[in-house]
Amino acid sequence: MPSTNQDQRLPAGFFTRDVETVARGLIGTVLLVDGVGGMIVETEAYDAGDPASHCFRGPTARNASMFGAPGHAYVYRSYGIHWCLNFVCLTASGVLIRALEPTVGLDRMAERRGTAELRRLCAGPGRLCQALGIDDRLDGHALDLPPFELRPAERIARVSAGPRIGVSRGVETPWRFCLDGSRFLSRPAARSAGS
DNA sequence: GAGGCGATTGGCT
DNA sequence: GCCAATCGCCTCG
Repeated sequence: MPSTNQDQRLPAGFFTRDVETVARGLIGTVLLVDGVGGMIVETEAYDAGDPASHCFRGPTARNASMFGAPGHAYVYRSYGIHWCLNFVCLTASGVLIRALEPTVGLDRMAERRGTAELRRLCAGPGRLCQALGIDDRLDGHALDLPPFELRPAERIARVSAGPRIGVSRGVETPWRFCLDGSRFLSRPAARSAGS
């Protein structure tokens, strides 16, 4: 029988590599929360010593999860309104999940988002958290335990790199990664950078 | 303690 | 394209 990624998991140690490698490697991975979600098509890397990172100025109550073990979630409130999901990697580095291609539980996501417009269900860090029902209850939660479920990419993804969105410092660092040609990005990809 | 600014989004000019 | 919403954290006094 041909195998699918239906019951596979990310390899142990996936999150204990440099954060840029993890951010790029997450493109094509399937993320589900309580069985609802889709394929990751856009990520950004942030590391310690990175002026754009919440960790740049050291630990606070908000970013405590980022200083914990790799392979856990860091969920923070953005602009006092939205939630944003990160995957914690080594030494206070992490990957912001910016967009999914919705594949599983479309009805549930549409209900939470208040729209059925597929293209915008999960196109943006705040939107995907709303669609998947993610809030601070999942801050610090292990990514290999329910309600999280992560499945490896089925194919090698073509990925482009470009500057991160919405940052005022570290603006040159090309640590935003997008699935080439995806219609589900939060914004168009930077012009043909990376591979 | 006060004022300003976000790893954003949706609605309106 | 511009702007408000809304709150935790930073800077400055």
